[in-house]
Amino acid sequence: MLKTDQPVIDFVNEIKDYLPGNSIDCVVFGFDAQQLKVLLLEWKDEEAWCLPGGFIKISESMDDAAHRILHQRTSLNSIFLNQFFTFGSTARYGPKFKDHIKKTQKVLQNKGVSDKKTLGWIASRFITTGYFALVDLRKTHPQPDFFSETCQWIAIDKLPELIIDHNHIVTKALEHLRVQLNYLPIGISLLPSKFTMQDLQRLYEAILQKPLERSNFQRKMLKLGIFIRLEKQMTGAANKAPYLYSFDTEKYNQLLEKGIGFTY
Amino acid sequence: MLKTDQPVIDFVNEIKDYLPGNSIDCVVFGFDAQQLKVLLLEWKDEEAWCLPGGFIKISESMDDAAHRILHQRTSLNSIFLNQFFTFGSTARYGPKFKDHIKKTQKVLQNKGVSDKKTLGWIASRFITTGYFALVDLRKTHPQPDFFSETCQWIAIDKLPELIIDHNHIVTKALEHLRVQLNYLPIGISLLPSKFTMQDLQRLYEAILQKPLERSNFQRKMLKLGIFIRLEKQMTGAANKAPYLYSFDTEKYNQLLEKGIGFTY
DNA sequence: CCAATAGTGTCTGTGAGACAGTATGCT
DNA sequence: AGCATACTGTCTCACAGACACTATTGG
Repeated sequence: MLKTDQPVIDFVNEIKDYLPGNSIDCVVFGFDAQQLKVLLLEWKDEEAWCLPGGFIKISESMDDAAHRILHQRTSLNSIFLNQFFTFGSTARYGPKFKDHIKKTQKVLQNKGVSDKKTLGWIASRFITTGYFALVDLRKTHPQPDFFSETCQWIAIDKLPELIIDHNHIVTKALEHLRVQLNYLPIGISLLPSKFTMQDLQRLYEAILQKPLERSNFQRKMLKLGIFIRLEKQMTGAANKAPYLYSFDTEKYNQLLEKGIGFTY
Repeated sequence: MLKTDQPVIDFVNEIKDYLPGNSIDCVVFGFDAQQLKVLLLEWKDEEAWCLPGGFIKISESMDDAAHRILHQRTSLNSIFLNQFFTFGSTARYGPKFKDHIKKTQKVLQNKGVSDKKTLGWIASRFITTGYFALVDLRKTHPQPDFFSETCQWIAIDKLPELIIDHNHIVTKALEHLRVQLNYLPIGISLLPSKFTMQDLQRLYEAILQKPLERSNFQRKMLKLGIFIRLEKQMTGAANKAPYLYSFDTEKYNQLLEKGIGFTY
């Protein structure tokens, strides 16, 4: 076993500290000027993509576990993170799951893990709870785990095929994001501190998957009274320069408590 | 062990067939003319109330488990039943939990169960997933399980103290019911097949916990076009008799797909 | 007749959506 | 000037909320 495999050694040693049969998968949303993106891990050697996830320590709450897991992948500490659904169907354990288990065991064995207990633990039935997070992707430093080669942001409309039911988990998270739109701090969480109304509109359009009318969007948003107008953003283009805005955090939070409550 | 304790024998024998550490608790809502009610179990001998719940078989999905558990308590087969949240905090395992475990073990021991494995299984950390159901309580036949004396409908504003975090689970379910009000078949599920507009209004008022304006409520509801007006209901009182209505199921379902989408 | 509740009509304010008109930055 | 984009104003329609008015039932 190589020195670089210390994380694997830790994982094997720690298995006894985790709840069996329960896992957490995180759908981390970010927004990059035009597109809604999700944080994914790409496996080493094997062709496989998955959501960042992990297990729950016996001494730890599920929420704490989710924060810990996400901190490991993004190095962010104060993350907007909410549970949205628990996936407990038996359909999770079809051929795709068996395939995934083989890959997992192969990776572990390549790293020198031959412990039957560990390999069996991994292969048992898991119920996984989905968490979704909203982050400013400019502030993240994606870190792969020891199963994966890379950890990267992938546009929501160009997702590869993911392991087991992870595509389904992303779909569910996105539905949740849409339904809860009026109660979530999407703007503050997903945008940089200064942004234009066009940026904000593109964010909403990316989430809702439909075009919005520019002038009405601007009027309705500004009417909420949660923005601070800053200097103009000179782009060098031959047109009027848009204003930059930032959020008035206090008013934003006040508003979120009762729900923004308007249509788009 | 008495013959009447067969369910206990089954339970002990079946423990190996259940997923360890995971349970399901159901918040079953019913509406009885004036009040929103929840189905609760009252324990034998011990002073304790709890939600109907159970465990997940290894070969069974969580949704199937929830339906099975609820069928056992209500004898209803086609139930509107949705998962709403998974409770995985460590705060669940405070003094109240320890107290509950003692009571559970006492009941089991009184029934002749001395098997250490069973008693330990019960006492381990559980993550529980909450399901909520909407039923017409006139059609149910509440059945206590072998821990409980009675299974009965309790008004939502007169809940007793429940075991562990079950009060919290009810609160969360109620929040969920309110938020999702426009997307749920509350009327069809909770009311008898024939009802007056006043019945429907009282149901909404019970859920939203606020009075609604009579004439506007009626106008908005009828405008949805999902009701069939039937004969008048002669009450014998000295006032105009209200019409009875039933739901036009097809139109109701069409409408629910896009959400009712109005304010109350 | 009256009392009580059911059902309908009307008015006002708000806001969404459509779109016209004005302002600005650069070539 | 001309073009492109940003911002503002105006119009219409729909609907929520308040409340007045009519209808019905039985004392």
